[in-house]
Order: sequence, then C-alpha cells, then structure tokens
Amino acid sequence: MAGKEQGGGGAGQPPRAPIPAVSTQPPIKKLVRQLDFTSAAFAGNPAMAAAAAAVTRTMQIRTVPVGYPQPHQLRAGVPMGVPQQLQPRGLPVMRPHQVVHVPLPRPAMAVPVPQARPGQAQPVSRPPVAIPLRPESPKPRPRLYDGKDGTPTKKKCCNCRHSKCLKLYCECFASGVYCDGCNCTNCFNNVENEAARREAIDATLERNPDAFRPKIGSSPHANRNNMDVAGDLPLVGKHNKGCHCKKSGCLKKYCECFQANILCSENCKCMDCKNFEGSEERKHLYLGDPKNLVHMHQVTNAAVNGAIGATSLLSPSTSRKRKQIDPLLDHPTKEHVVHKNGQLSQAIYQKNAVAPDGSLPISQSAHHNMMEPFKVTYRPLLADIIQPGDIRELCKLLVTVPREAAKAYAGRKVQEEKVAEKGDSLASTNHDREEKDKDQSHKKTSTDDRSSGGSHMGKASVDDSRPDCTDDKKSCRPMSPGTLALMCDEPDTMFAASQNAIAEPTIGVNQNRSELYAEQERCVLTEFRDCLRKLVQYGIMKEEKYRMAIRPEPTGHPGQVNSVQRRPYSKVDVPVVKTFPQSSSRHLVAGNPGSVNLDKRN
DNA sequence: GAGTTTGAAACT
DNA sequence: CAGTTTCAAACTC
Repeated sequence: MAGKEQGGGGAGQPPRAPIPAVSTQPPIKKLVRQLDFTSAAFAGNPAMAAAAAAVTRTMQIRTVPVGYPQPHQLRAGVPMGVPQQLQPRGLPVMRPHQVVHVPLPRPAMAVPVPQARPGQAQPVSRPPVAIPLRPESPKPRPRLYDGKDGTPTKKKCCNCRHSKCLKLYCECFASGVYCDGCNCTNCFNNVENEAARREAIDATLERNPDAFRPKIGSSPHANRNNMDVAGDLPLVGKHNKGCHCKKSGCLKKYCECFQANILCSENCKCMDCKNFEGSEERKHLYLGDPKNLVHMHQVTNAAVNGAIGATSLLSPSTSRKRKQIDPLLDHPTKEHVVHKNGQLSQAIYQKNAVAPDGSLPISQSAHHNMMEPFKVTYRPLLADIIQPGDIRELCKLLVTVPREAAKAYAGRKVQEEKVAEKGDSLASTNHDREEKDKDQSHKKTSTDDRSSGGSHMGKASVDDSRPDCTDDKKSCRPMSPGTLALMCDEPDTMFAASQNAIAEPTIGVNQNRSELYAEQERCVLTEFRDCLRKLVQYGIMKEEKYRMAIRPEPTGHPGQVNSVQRRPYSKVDVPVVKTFPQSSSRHLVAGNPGSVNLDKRN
C-alpha cells in the first residue's frame, strides 16, 4: 500500500543492540502511544531493534515537536524518540547509555534548517505532530500535516477493518504507533492488546526482517543533514524495494516512490513510469499544481544543498528511471546530483554538512545570501557548446564531405587515366599501377582499421540485405548496421546520387568503387573524429575553468565557504561557440586532442 | 460519502 | 519465486 510502511524514513540505522535497561521494565501503559520496538519483547532481537529504528516515520508523521518531550525521554533509556529520522543507516547508533544523557528537551542532534532563498518558495517548516502523551485520549489527534503540501491538516487515521491494525496494511502499525483516534474497527494496535500486537510484530518481522525499516534508503552521498527542517523528509535516496506500479504512472500517491517524494529508481519494477526527472507528465504535474510536491521538492532541494532547487526539478532531464544515464547528457535529477555526479555535488554537500558540533551547516548558518551563488543547476561540461545549429552544421558537413571526396577521387582518377593513356612505356604504367595498388591497399587497410566498429563501407563486399539495392547488386554499397540504423528508412540517395553522378563515369569496377567508398568513409570518419576531439577538448577546457573557479584560496574570504570559493558554477564564463562547423579536419590537425586548434577558445 | 482503482502486503 | 488474494489508501464521481 502506498504510503504504508515507510516508517522511519531516515531511521535506516542498522539493527540496534537490545537495550537491557529497558528490557527489564514492563511497558508503561498508555504513556507513549508509540510502539516500543526496543522494549523487553525485543531484547536480543536485533531485527526488532532495527524496527525500532524504523518505525518512526519520516515521510508524513509523528515527529515530536521540538521542545516536546521525546518518547524516549518519557521512558528512560528507550531511544525511540531520538530523532531517528536523523540517523541514517551506517551512522553511529546511539547507545543506551548515551540515550540517558540526551539533553532535554531537544534531541541531541541539531537539525539543519534550510535557509530560504530569494526566488524560491519558502520551505514550510512542517509542524511536527505531537505524539499523544495522554494515553487516555483516544480522540483523533490532529495531524499537523498531511504530507501533500505540508499544509497542516489533521492526524492521519487508519480505517482498517479486517487487519485488526496488526498488519502492515495498517499505516499506524507500519509506522510503529498505536492507533489513536483512528476509525479502525476491531483494533488491536493499542496498549490494551500489547501481547497480540507484539506477536503481530514478531510475525511481521519474521516474514520480513526489514518490514519496519525505512523503505526509502539514503543515497551514498546523502546524509541526514540533507533533511528538511523537521528532518522527516528523505531528500534523496530511493525506494529500497522499488515500486511496482502499473497503471498510475508512478505519479499518484498509490506509488510509494511518488508518495515518498522521490523518483523511481532502478529498484522499481513499475510500468509506464513517469516519475523520473525530465518526465513531461511529472513536470506538468508540478507546474499544474504549485502547491503540490514541487513545494516539497523545493524544501527538499533547499535542504539538500541550498542550491539545487526547483530549477533542477523542473528542468527537463534525461534519465528514465534515472538509472545509468550519462550524466553529461542532461541536467541531473537531484538524485543524480547526489548519486551520480559526485564531484561537484559532493562539494556542495560538504558545504552543507552539519558542523562537527552539530550546529547548522556552515554554509547555511552563514548568511543565506551566501547560498545564492550556489544557486546552481548542474550543467554538463558540454552545455552550451553543442548547439542545435552545430548539429545541423555537422550533418551538413558529413554530407558534403563524401561528396567532395567523391569529386576529388573522380578527378584524380580521370587524371590518372589520362596519364595512363599517355603513358609511353608499359613499364612506367606497371610502375604506376604498382604504386596505385600500394596506395589502395594502404587506404583499405587504414580504412578498415578505422571502421573496425562494424562499418564495412570501404569493403567491396556486397550486402545483399541492404534494402536500397536496386538495379545492380554490385552497385550496392554495404553499410554497417550502425550506419543503417542511423540512416533509418531513408534511402541512401545522397551517397548513391553523388557517386553515380560523379564516380560512375570513371569508375567501372568494384575495385575503384570500393576505393571510392573507402576514401569517403575515411574522410567522414576523420571529420567526425576531429569534431569529437575538439568537443572533448572544449569539455576539458571548461572543466578546467570550473576547477579554477572553485579552487580554494589559501586564506579565508567572504566569498568562500569551507575553503571553497563561492563562485557560481553556472556563472563560470565559458563562451558559447560554434563547435562543429569549425571543427572540420580541413582546419585542424588531426592528432591527439591537445593538438587541436583551439584558437577560438583561447 | 459511496464506489472504484490501485498497488503493497499477505498468502498460496 | 510467481501468481493470487486481501487489504486499505487514494482517487473519482
């Protein structure tokens, strides 16, 4: 069920050791309406301890207000109320003896407060939901937010009828809280039915030891500091199990990923997923309802890095399901920023990291305007370099190159034949032929080497499968599968026309034809290679500029935070240049990229 | 508010 | 592990 069992988001800590001090105490009835997964019943059961870590939901629920006594504070030694949302998996687990020293009334861990930035929706500090402390109050407890837009609403109540609220169907049970004021019937999820409840918990854990662990896992680069103000929103990460949506497009709250405000990931097995960055549907969804998750995302992003906000959210991107997509191709999702584009984003995260003393992140505790320069959207290094016009020019170039090559070849052939006709001696002719043969074999060899990726344009063999072989099979130019794919359904009119018009009169044999093809292929590949080389070089240069821009300075500087100069990534001045048309090999020295003529850049 | 849809959980 | 059933939330009207 969507939304269920998303308990303890951020509470993904590993199973905790049982807490002996607690285990000896009988449950304090009706004191804390929250499942005590660390209590005696689970002593020695790490899974249950883990469940304790997980039950405090992060997504939508039940954070004890700041300054409000935490459950664990009401129950000595029970760390349930420790802001487990702030304890990611792998982080040190608070030991019982440490729990005892948790200062009151605040949790030990300071919660980073994302700073609002101009132009960005003010992150709404989610009013936490007070866990009912009065056991005798079965009244529906207002749920201060409903997870949708952060607007305070009323408490989420379950309506279970058949599950006795003892299965994960029940949101309360899955969340690790007692039902309180719910509309459920035959509810056993209460202190009066503690035995049954614990049996149910045991059974649930037996089925799935991770049943009460958070479904939304942290990303490798994420940390709990990347939380919204309440620390209850997993800003990054992905669904551990993934969703399996079929009809909702993962854009409804049926989808656990969507409900968790995360993108679908490679863990998902959903069909027709639209919950990926760059999805038009997703974008429209957010744009259509400004109060919708976009706001949450803004909160999320603000907390993640104080920078990557709605811009990245709304920017179309690649990454269908955000899996192994080339990060250079498009703006990354926030997941990408976090997961995949490690370097720069990590730098940002480091800047936003909570200080060792648990205070606010340095960058955040500084004037929030300091964040403004980091209002950056990830941009691929090659952004602005490749323009649509460049692509057109490149295509034109690659079209004209073989044509010109054919012309040149034909002209050369004509000249050679004239020379041959005028040849006086047979010996000299033979000598020329020998030279030509050598040249041809050399060309063929080099061409084959270059086109080792399956291209056989230069070969004389005939591909019978080629669809556009019409009159003469021998005139059909074999093409590589890749070339065929690129050609799609278009007939090879360009090549055929140019060759027939130019080469046909002078080239009558396959040898010459394949020689022509080899020459054309050589020219095209050389041209394209040089374009790519130049592109790579531009990327390198741009990267270098960025590197220089964020290079730490030896001493502190106002525009510097955490020793990283605050130079806006997106404002690094890299000129937009035409790439391809100028990259013709005719103007470049073919060779290693370093030798590419980069005068325009320089 | 009733009925439907949906997908996770539970079950086989 | 896959298919089916159960369940309750989300959604629609």
